[in-house]
Amino acid sequence: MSNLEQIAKLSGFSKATVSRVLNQSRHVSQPTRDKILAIMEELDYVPNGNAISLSKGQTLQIGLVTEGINEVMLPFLNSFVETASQYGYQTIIYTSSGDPKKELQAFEDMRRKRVDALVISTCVNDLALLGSYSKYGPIVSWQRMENPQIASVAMNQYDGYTLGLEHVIGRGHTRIANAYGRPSSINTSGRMKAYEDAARRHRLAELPQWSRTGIHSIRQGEELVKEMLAVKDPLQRPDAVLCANDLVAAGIVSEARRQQLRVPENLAVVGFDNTELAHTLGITSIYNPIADQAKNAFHLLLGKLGGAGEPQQKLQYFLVERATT
Amino acid sequence: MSNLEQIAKLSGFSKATVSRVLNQSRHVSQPTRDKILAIMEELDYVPNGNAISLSKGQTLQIGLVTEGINEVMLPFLNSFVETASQYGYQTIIYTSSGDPKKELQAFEDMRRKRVDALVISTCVNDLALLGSYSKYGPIVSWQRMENPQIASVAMNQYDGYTLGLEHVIGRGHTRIANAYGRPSSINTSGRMKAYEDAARRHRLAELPQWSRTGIHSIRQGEELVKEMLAVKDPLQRPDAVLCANDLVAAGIVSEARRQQLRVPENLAVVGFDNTELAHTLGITSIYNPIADQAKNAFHLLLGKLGGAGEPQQKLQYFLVERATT
DNA sequence: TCTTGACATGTAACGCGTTTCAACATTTAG
DNA sequence: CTAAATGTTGAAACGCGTTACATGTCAAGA
Repeated sequence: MSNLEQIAKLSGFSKATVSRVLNQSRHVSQPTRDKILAIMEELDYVPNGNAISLSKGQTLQIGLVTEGINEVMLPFLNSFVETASQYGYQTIIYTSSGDPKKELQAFEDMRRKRVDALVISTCVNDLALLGSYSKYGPIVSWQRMENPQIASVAMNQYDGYTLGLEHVIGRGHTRIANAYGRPSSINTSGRMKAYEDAARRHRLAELPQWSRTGIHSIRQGEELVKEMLAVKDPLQRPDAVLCANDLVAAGIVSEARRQQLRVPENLAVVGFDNTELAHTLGITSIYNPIADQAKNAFHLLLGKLGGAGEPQQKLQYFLVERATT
Repeated sequence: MSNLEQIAKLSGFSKATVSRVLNQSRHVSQPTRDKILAIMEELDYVPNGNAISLSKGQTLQIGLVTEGINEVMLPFLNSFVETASQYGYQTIIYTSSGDPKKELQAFEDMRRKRVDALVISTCVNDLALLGSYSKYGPIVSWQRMENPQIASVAMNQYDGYTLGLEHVIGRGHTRIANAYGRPSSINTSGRMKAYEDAARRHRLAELPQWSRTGIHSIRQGEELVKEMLAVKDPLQRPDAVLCANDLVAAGIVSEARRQQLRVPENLAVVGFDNTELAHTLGITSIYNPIADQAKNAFHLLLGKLGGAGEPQQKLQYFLVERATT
C-alpha cells in the first residue's frame, strides 16, 4: 500500500502539495498536478479514509438509530441513504432491538467520532439522555419530540389522524377503534388528541376498551380482530378502526377476511403511511410523505454540520381511499 | 475534548500505559489502572474512534451493498446488522439504485479502508471487477456466484425451486408459469434448470411465453396477471405460477382477486422466501432461511478477517403450504 | 525601478492511539 | 544467594493526511 509520503518523495514535491492535488486546491500549477497524478496512478494510490477522517475531524458517516428495520421504515431508510450518499455521506445502521444499552452504543459512537450525526427513528432511551449527547453532534429525530436540542422531521400527527377520522365518520361509522403505536411517543398523543376532539365534535360512542397502544405489527392487528370477534354483541364491537401503520391494518384486514368479517361493511379499516402494502391489499391509508421526511432529516443535519443543505420542504398528509372504507 | 496524551500527563504515566488500560492489557498494575481510570472519568474521556481505526488498520465496519432495500431483504439486513453488532461490527448501507458507478463507491470505500469487508446482496457491476477488489478485503455475496474469490451464502436454488414445482405438479397443475428474477443471476439459472428438469420428468406442457425474467416487484406481479387474462382461451393461460419472491406473489394474488380469477382453482401461486407478507396474505411460499444466511455471511467474513466466527450452519429449504395452492 | 499582490510550494506541527523494543523491578526456582 | 522468569512502565516511531504559516517567484501597477 502506497501512501501520500511516497507519492511526495517520488514526485519530488512535498506532502502538502500532494495533499493539495488530492483536495483539488487551485494553488497547484498544472504541470505539478499532472506529474503527481501520474505517479498516483502508477502506484495505484488512494488516500486512506481513516487518516482523512482523523485529521479532518469528520467521518462523513451518519448513524441511523432504530429498534429494527420494518416495512414502514423502508422508504425512510432508502430515501435517507440515497440522499446522504448524494452529499458524500454514508449511513450506518444501529438497531437496538429495544435494548437501551445497545442503543446507547450508537450515541457513544458519535462521542467517539465514528459518526458525525445521528438520526433517531425510534428511541428507547430516556429522551433527556439522548439530548445530553447533542453536544457531541447534531441529532434529528423522526419522531416528534419536545426536547429543544433535538430537531424533528415528524409531521403533526393530529392533522393526519383527523383526516382519517373525518373520513370514516363521513362514511357513517361511529364506533371507532384506535390502534395506536408507541404509548409514550408524541405521535401517539397527537393522535389521541385528534380522536378526543373528533369524538367530542361528532358525539361518538365511547369505546375506551377499543383504544390500544403499543400496536405495531401484523400479528397484533390479527389479535385485535380476534378480540373484537370474541365480543358476541356486534353493537359492542367497533365498526371502524384506525391503525398505527399499514402493517397493523394489513393484519386486521387479512384476519377479518379469514374470519368472514366483512370489510368495510362491518369494519372499516384505515391504515397509515400508504406503503406499497396498503396499495397491494387495497387498504385505505393516510399518505405520510416518509421519503420526504427522510430528505428533510438529512438536510437538517447537513445544515447543522455546516454544509449547504437544501431548505426544508413543507409536507402534508392526504388520504388515499381504497376498498377498506 | 480530552485526549490520551492529557490523561498520560495528568496521571504521570506514559501514553503506552494509558493505552494498555484502554485495551485491557494485563500488563498494568492495579493501582496504576485505578488511577488512570479515575482520571479518565474525571475528564470525561473517550478514545477517538478514528485514531483507533487509523492505527489499528481496521474500522470494524462492514459495507452492505444492494440496489435498494426491499421487503425481501429485510430479514437479511436485520439479521446481518444484529449479528455484526454482537461482534462489535457496524453495518454501512450502500445502495446503488442500479447504477454501477454508485456501487463502485462501495468497493472503493473498502480500498480506502473505510470498511473492512463487504457483503454483496445485488451486484450491478461486472463480477470480475468485483472480484478484483477482493485483494482489498473479504467479500461475501448473498447471490450464488462462481467467482472463486467471492464466497457465497446463497443456497442452491435448484432444490428450493424443485420443491415448489413438485408441490404444484402434485396438485395436478400442468401449465406452469415462471416469474424469475434477475436474468443474469445464478439463482435464476438454477431455477430455470429446475424447471426444465421437472418439465421433462413430468412431461409438462410447453409454455415458453410464460417464463419471464426480471420480475421482482408487486407491480410486475400485477402486470403478469393482466397479461394472463388478456389471453382469451383459458387453456392457453398458465394454471400455476412460481414467483421470484413473495412480493411478486403478493402482486399476483391481489390482482387475481380483483380480476375474479380464482386462486388456487384457476391459478395456483407459490411465493419464495416465506416472508411475513406471505403469511399475511396466506400465500404458499418456499421458506428460505434468509436470516440464517445473513448470519453465515457475517461469520464467513469474520473468519476471513481473522476473527473467531462460528462455523457455517447447514441450511435448507422447506415449503410452507397456505391458501394459494 | 520598486512595490505589491497573486501564485506555487515547502516546513513542521497536528489529529490521536498503538505497538515494538528496551529498561528496570520483583519474584521464583534452583 | 544467584540466575532466570515474570511483571511494570516508558521512549519513540508509526499509521496517514491536513493545514497554518513561511518563503520564494514572478508579473502587474506605480
